[in-house]
Amino acid sequence: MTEPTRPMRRQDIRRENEKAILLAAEKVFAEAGFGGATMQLIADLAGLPKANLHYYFATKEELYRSVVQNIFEIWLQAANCFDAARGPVDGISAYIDAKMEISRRHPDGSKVWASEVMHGAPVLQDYMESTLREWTDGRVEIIRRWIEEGKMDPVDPRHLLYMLWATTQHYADFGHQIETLNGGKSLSDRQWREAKENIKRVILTGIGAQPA
Amino acid sequence: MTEPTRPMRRQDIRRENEKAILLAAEKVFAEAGFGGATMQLIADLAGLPKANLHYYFATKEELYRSVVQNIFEIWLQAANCFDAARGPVDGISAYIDAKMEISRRHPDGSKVWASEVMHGAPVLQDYMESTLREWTDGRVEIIRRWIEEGKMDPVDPRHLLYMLWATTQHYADFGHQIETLNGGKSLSDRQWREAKENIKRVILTGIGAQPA
DNA sequence: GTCTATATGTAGATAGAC
DNA sequence: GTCTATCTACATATAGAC
Repeated sequence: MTEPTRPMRRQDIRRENEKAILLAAEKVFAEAGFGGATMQLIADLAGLPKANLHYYFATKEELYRSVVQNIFEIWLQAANCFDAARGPVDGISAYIDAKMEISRRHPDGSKVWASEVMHGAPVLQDYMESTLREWTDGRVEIIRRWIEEGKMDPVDPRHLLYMLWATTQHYADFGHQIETLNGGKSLSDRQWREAKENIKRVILTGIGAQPA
Repeated sequence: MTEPTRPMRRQDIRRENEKAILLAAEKVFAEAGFGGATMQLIADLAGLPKANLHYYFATKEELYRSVVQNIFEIWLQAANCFDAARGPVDGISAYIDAKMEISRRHPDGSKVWASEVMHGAPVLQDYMESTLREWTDGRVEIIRRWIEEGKMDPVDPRHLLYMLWATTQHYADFGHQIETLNGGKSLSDRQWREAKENIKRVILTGIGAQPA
């Protein structure tokens, strides 16, 4: 005998279904790319008839756009730790931690984002030219100030940011390669920690920002 | 009046056409992904009727496989500079130079390779488990020796390799993002040089392998 | 070895009963 | 809001004349 639960309101149904669809879509887009993904696959994974996808997201492209925007938001949020910091050691450490956490917890989203950029950002070009550019310019300014204050060596801020993005994203985007070289096993807690510490150590030492 | 040229032999025709097809395919696969690429697009870019593609490469998958293998070969060749080196400064510098040159000269190939790995290496899994693993193990051994000989700090060799791959590949795979942040212009000679020098400096300093 | 025409499958998207 | 049946377009791949 199941206790009768309060019937879901339309809003609830919509929210739950959209969430399930977005989650499934992220996985399928990550594994197959935009062109290789099919609405049928996504529907099956979400446990819904294919026609329902079109009820919630009119077109495949609209669904894809939602997935990409979601991960982009997460990506930007990782910036907060960067801003509050008083120096490169705090700021860059926290940023690497945050980005590595994203690589670990949202590997599919990271791959979709990487794929979007690799193919010329067909749907997020406007974001890149506005939000991302502003974010980047702000961080460049912060790094420049740190250099002026003698808190780190005079390293080109942009190339340093690219380095941070590259090294952290790599663990998501090339996760399969890393797993294969790890004997086919995914990285353990310990190995993730080592990866993070390694990146921090090499980069912080490399820019002359030694931990106190 | 055109001078009558010696008629091409069958072999020549085959070689030329295959080359044109592979070049076009690399570009289309890079831009659209495997699923998004169409034989029609590749044929148009190669300047051949679509049916001819199937004459040279029976299936889309076979054509794709050839493209991926090509770039993988180039990728592996960059390893040579690494081996001959007497220490981390020489070896890692040369490797970064070689990989950055690949990112610059073969951005499409790099993207195809990245895409292949991101999607779980459906066609190159066997290579990754044999050739790539052996290559990696060999390089890990070299780095370990350098550490023992006191030529660099005790950094985890695997994570160091990932860092080298990530930072150099990034300039190809995320080239569009970098261009957008560069005001929509592709990097100049000078900027490429700066990028290379920056990576070398941060990493070599970071692992305690200072140039003499 | 080349190329037009076409066979065959499957994708995205929709109609319309429930 | 759900789901079956179906439309339409286009992709891969091939047949067969040249």
